[in-house]
Amino acid sequence: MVRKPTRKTDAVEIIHRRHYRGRPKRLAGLEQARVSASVSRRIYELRLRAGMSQKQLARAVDTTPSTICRLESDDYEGHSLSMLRRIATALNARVDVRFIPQTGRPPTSA
Amino acid sequence: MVRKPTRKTDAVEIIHRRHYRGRPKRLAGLEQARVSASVSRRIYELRLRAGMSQKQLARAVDTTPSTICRLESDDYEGHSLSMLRRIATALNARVDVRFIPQTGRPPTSA
DNA sequence: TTGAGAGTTCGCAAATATGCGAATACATTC
DNA sequence: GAATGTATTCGCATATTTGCGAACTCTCAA
Repeated sequence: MVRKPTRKTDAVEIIHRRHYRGRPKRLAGLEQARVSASVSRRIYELRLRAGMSQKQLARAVDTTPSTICRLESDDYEGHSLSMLRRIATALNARVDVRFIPQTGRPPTSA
Repeated sequence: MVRKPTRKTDAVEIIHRRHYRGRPKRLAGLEQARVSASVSRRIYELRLRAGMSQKQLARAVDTTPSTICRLESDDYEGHSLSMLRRIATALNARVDVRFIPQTGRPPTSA
């Protein structure tokens, strides 16, 4: 995921300070990356929101840090729904998958 | 997917008539199954909405009808995002995956 | 400098999804 | 009944993801 910034809501801020305080390199890519959220990025954001390290999430999901890292890699496209569900469960969330028509009705608000 | 009903929008109606006209068994489970949409069901609905048979979709996705059938099976949980993307593309849509917090903010409207 | 924590990348074994044909069932039409 | 179109299930080969450790970078703190 090449370090990600936040600057979103206050909650995110707080958690971020917990892991990024005084770590310039990590605050680098900040502003960008809010657009076109890939699944990888969403996993990353969900994890940070929970204030967990890859290692912690790995334990919660019953896998290893390297696997979590792979799943958060921006160029990784091989996600399975079962893994997404495992992650969601560990982070007290649920996975929602939907097909959005390319043309026609406007995209879902939020 | 054990046959599914529709009775939703007019567009769906039209397409359904195309495949279900005079086929009682298929109109059986109708009313139900609108709730708790599984990924399998969403694939099924998307396909019907496009007015395609499993065979047709299989061709469009470059696979076989049996595979499509498996993906639409209600008890199938092994979906991959790559396959969902292939299906979405074939049906002129895109896949959106999101993690929804179990507690906290209300669910996304539509 | 040394040590610890977080993240990344590599390689390979193991688990799982896909690819695909064949056989089966059901409904419609002839 | 026979033929056609659609959907389902089974089995197996192939492809892909996950599981996992090792080695490496970078940052912060003694």
